Amino acid sequence: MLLANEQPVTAADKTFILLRDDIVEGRIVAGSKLSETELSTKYAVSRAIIREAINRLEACHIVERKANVGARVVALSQQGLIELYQVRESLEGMAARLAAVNMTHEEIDDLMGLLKRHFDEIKDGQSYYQEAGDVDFHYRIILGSKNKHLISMLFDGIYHLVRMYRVQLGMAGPRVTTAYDEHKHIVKAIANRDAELAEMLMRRHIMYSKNSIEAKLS
Amino acid sequence: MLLANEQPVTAADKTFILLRDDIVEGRIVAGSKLSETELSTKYAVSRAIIREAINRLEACHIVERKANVGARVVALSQQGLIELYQVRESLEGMAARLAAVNMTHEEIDDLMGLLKRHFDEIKDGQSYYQEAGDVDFHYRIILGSKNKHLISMLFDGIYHLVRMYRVQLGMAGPRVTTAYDEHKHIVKAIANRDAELAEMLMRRHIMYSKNSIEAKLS
DNA sequence: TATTGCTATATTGTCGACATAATGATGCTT
DNA sequence: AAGCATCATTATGTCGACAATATAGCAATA
Repeated sequence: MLLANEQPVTAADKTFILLRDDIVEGRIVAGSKLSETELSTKYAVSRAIIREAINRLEACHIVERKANVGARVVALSQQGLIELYQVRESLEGMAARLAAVNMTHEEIDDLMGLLKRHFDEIKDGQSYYQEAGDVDFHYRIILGSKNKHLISMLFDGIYHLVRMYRVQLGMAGPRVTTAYDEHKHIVKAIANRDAELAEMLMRRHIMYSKNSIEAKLS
Repeated sequence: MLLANEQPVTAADKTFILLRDDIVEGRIVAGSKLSETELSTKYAVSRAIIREAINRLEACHIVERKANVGARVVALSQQGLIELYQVRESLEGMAARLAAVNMTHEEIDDLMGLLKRHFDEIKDGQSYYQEAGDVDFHYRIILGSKNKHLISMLFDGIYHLVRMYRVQLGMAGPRVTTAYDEHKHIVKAIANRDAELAEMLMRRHIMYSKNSIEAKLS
């Protein structure tokens, strides 16, 4: 699935996305230094383009930069993952709360349809659910919040980092069936326009997910 | 009071801060277009510097940019304010929750001292409390969360926007004494290490603040 | 008169070169 | 031999110029 509706138009846009994906997918290792000149030859653009891309990556917290020294890809740590999920719990909880108020009936119906497709896939034993389906589910609810800041923070910022942890610490894996039930209850709360419950269930859902990942790391 | 410990070293840093403050304080009007050449003469730097500053402002959601067209200062709207406070409620609620767990005893003592000074100032009828004191109070709790993402999102992003709304829609004003009581209870919850209550109280506190501002706008 | 296509202009996007600060090596001093 | 100062090198920061794109104005046509 394609992230947000970001259609790169300028060279800086394209380079930003290329570089970001190379980092998130681990082709550029976490913690490594980003040399502007090196990258400019690698991606065949001028240093100015690379600088703009790096600046944007810094805003996403994917790289850290020190003045007159350079930029490094962030290092992954258990502490970092925990902090990330704390923010996710907070923001996505609020997203679910707002979605319960702001989603249209059609959007809710679509969400239910998505859930049903997931159910069928699970029955058939397909378990690529986690990566694509789970993300898709969360996306719709976040969009359903209709809150620009929330949407941007999660899509442009948090989610790429989450993905980076997922890919590089290698966590496809289970929690599929239980996650499905949690999703179902969240949708039900949203359909009932129960904002309070929707937020609570979403927060629990993300907490469980965090705990599951943490368990694997230990 | 000075925002975070940002000490600009490069020219782009300085220009970024200058430009940001000019926008936040309303010296550059909301919704207006930002011409790169114009700004580069105004701030006496090259266009590259201005471009970098604008890029950073875009990351803060203070300006919006369209490719090959240019950047505009965001427009202020009641809807925008509401969305901003929804995010604030979410993030600062989580910050209070984490602060209840992660703040040291010394930090909590300091926070109590700050609260006491505020109390004395209120008694003396000084009411610059709102601007400086309130911000300071919230800052300490956010820092107390010890969560890098949370801190960065609020300090580098949300707070400048909140300030922009405060300044430009002209809301110094009351809610001082009631806010003081709310602050007191939040600190008490943190001191008792009651994370759940701290979060709830902080969320209510921000909701009340939002309601108060909304009432003024109508 | 409204609309469409072209052109001129102004603004943004991109580039290569120069300025400046950090880093590591080299040699000197104690 | 260890530590410090100096210098060369390398990378980042900054700049002005050129290229590409959007916008406004004008003219021509239906």
